[in-house]
Amino acid sequence: MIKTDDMLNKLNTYQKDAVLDNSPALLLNAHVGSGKTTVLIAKVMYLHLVKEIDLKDMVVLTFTNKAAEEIKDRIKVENPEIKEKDMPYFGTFHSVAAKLLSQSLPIQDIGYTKDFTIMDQDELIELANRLIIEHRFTIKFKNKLTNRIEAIKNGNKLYGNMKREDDIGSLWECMVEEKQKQNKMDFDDLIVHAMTLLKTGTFTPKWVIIDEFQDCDSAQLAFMKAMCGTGTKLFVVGDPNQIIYSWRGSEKNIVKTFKQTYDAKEMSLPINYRSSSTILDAAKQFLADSSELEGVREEGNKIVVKNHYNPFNEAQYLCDQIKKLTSEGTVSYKDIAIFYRTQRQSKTIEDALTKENIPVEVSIKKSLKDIPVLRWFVSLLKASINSNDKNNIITALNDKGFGEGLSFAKIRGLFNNKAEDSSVLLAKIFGFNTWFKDAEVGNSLEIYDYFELDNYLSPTSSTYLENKTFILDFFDSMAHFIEEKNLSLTEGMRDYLNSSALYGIQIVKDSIDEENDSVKLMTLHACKGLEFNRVYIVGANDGLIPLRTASSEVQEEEKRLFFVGITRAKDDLEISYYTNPGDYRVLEGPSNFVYMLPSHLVAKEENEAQKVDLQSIRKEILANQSKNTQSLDAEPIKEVDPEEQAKDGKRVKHEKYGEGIVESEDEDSITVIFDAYGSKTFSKLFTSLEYLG
DNA sequence: AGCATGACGGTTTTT
DNA sequence: CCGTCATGCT
Repeated sequence: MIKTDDMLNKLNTYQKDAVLDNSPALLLNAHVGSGKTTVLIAKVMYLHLVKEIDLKDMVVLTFTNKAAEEIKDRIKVENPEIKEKDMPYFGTFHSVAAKLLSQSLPIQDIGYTKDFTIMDQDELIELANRLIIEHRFTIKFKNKLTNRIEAIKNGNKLYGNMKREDDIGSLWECMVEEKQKQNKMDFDDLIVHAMTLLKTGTFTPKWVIIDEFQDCDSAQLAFMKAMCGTGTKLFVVGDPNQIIYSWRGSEKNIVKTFKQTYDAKEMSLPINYRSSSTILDAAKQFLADSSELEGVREEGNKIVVKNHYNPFNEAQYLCDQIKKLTSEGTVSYKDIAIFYRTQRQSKTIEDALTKENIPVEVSIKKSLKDIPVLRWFVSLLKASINSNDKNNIITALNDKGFGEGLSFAKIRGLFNNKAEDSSVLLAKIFGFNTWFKDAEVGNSLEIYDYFELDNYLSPTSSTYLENKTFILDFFDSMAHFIEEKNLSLTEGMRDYLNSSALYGIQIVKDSIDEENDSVKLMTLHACKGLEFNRVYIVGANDGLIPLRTASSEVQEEEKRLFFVGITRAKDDLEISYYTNPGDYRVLEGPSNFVYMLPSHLVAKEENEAQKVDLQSIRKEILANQSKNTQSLDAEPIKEVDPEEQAKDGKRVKHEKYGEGIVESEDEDSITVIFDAYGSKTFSKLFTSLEYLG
């Protein structure tokens, strides 16, 4: 018990109260940086050690594999006697649903067998396209098929400006039927089917614990409800201020619904240990209700707000800044993170940092379809272990780059057993299970030989070695997986193929390693859950932060997204915007969000060198070198009519631009025509103008 | 068939 | 703001 006491003593009173609480349903509002994961783990350990609840009677649900792994790893560190197999129901919603379906639920009742396989988004679309051809369905907006299938799941047959229905309804019916026939489930099916079967009450854990509860959708809530028996207790943790995925379908009023349905007790973790009070106070401006959030840290440095001419200039500035900071020895690369709103903004920054030899990691999601050979090979394996999987059989045979590259007509002939059509590869697919059982395969490399893969990877092609390496790495990764889970090769391979749909194949490195000493680049969405000493948020222009969106509800979400970004910073935060974004969707100058930062927390740094567009100068020099063309004229100085000067505006003086008159002025900005320079617009927040009598 | 018009999505991403 | 698509008119 000493261990538990030690653990509890490290907690503050709010955290301890949440751990010790024994209500049937508890909703914990875990504010940003308040030690949410620590409390969740302490709760599990407390229930396990003090309340003597078996870990197998706990279901711990997360949204991402990363979060699930972190929880399990930290529990294993807390108590090294606990092994992976002791926590069978700790995982993502989807992986726990999949496990229940394949192990404990009466899956035959819904026309599946327990060795079903999981299909990812790409496979689902592939199936749809195939059925459209086969049944000659008419589908409008076919280039937006993914969106349309997403819509039909919610019963929406119309899309865009359609007035009349097409065959999308029949297509969907066909797909549902086909999925069952092929013994395959998509990600949504896992939750829905598990929920349906859980209602029979075959599985009722003592505790259900949910992380990031604010991101739950109604299907996930129903899944949770379905596994609740009479004695089941609920502990859900979330932060309503960090709802940034509602566009993905998370239920808006999920917290309210939960409170009402279960008459839940509500508690809070209000204390933020992460950020300086300056950063936290600034972040609070973006919350609808910040009354509970409390900081404990010192004031710290002011937030720097800077302007740059365009993204290219900004990238150069970031390079200089990072080099300066790291050369002093007090800051290392891994302390620094750069956040942006859209993926397409990453390229400019990544290129600039790479050119200056600054180590950098960019968080970009890669999937199987980025590596054609694996896409083909996984189809081949899936078809081989599940001979009902007609779809993957077709994919494996039809692929243009690998395999036999058969036409649809020929494949149709094969299925109809036409004598003149034959395929060695199809024979291998159908023969796989028998061979696999009889051959007592000890090494996954034997699979390579069985398929005589060398024949299908075109050994003469320039990418042959690369492709072969991908497949060998795949086998390596699979062998590692099977060994870790202590499974037989037959069982292990099916599990691996299913989990690769769930986890993304391990050898496709899709996440960044926080421990590596490199500067981290990511979107504001991807930064959730992380923290850095020094954070740069770039592109705080209207059209990016916030993104230009119609409804005010979405605007609120943009604020929360900015809040999430700001609160990642522990000590230093710098926010920048472009004066010449060079993108029609992005307005010049700081966005509203920049004006929302209280001026006493901000150190404005107006960058005067911003008049120079580095990128065009560089282009110009290059052009001159090669073609010796004439350089562009400088921007012409706007002439000022002396008549107007007398009538209009006040006369002002700027420390750099000299004297001029105010041309126009609104809430946010002021435009001055300077005698020597011409017209220039300033943001009021950052400009000091001296008014002359 | 061919053209004009109007409407809408775009962006974020996990399993 | 611009490209794409459905739709309706000639």
